[in-house]
Amino acid sequence: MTDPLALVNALDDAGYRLTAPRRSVAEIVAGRAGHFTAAEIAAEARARGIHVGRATVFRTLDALERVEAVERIDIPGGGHAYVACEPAHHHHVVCSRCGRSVEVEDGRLAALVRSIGRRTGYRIDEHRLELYGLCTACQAAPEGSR
Amino acid sequence: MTDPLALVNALDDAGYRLTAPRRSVAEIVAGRAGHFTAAEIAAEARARGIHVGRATVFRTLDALERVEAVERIDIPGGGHAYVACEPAHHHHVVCSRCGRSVEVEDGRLAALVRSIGRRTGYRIDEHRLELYGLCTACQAAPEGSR
DNA sequence: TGCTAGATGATACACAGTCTCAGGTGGATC
DNA sequence: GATCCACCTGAGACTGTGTATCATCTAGCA
Ligand SMILES: [Zn+2]
Ligand SMILES: [Zn+2]
Ligand SMILES: [Zn+2]
Ligand SMILES: [Zn+2]
Repeated sequence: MTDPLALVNALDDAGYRLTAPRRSVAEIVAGRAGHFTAAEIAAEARARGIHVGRATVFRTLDALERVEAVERIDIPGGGHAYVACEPAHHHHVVCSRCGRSVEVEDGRLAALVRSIGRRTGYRIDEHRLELYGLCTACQAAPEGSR
Repeated sequence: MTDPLALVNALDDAGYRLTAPRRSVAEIVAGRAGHFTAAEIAAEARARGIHVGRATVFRTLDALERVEAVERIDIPGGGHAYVACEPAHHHHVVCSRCGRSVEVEDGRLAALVRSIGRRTGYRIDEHRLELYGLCTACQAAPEGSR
């Protein structure tokens, strides 16, 4: 749950035009607690009776990512999802049942990455760490329930 | 560059049948230095005049992954690739120019992951760390060259 | 109130990956 | 070696994600 305005402003500040479709996508994105896929956003828009082209959803999520208001992560199994989140570099712990995600700071990982670079001789430009498991709520919930 | 026999044996040990298509895929996979995609394997088979259905390439890579002879990684930008590698849990440093990859041990990361689990309350079941950069050879090579 | 670069949606497209199903084959058994 | 069947295969259809194209529209500025 984020402030829709924060997303819209981020786009504005970066020089993107504030159009109706972008506002709609921003609002839907802001209303999401965990991660979400492009398809989910498109579906919710449709369900709410808002008409936004599929391509525009992708383009807007792209823009939001470039503005660092949203981050794209890889789902185990092969898909992709987005999470609304803070601009500083960090990583996510994603609940594999309900999708709720928490951000974790990079801190000690940065040091680890540097040391790997030193050891392997690679100049490491990019790294991605993603953690999957069960959030506290889902651990407490009975096995089969959804 | 791996021993094709190691891959074939891994399948055999796990109870998979040793068929001609599987041997072919194993051989092509074994001949690869860095990472590779399913499409690349299919293309190389075709180029060599070996007939292997596209579906079978996917199925065999799947089997090889299940047997832990190969690992599937996420490429920045959205695709997927595989790397032939050791069965123990570890991660990869992948050269974003030439694709050559090096394995790095999990070691200190495991501890970091545990501490993240403790801090967030999540029961972390799975984690993926992928590192991208330039290998020593590609750092040395002139800027635009391939 | 124009004007125009930038944005939109429809549609077509490219591509990865999965599924189905009729036919083929490894390898165990005799 | 011949038999047999569970497992495997290739062809091709299908699904889903993401991108490209292009005629049309519009935000934001003068
Ligand atoms: Zn984030
Ligand atoms: Zn959960
Ligand atoms: Zn590996
Ligand atoms: Zn390289």
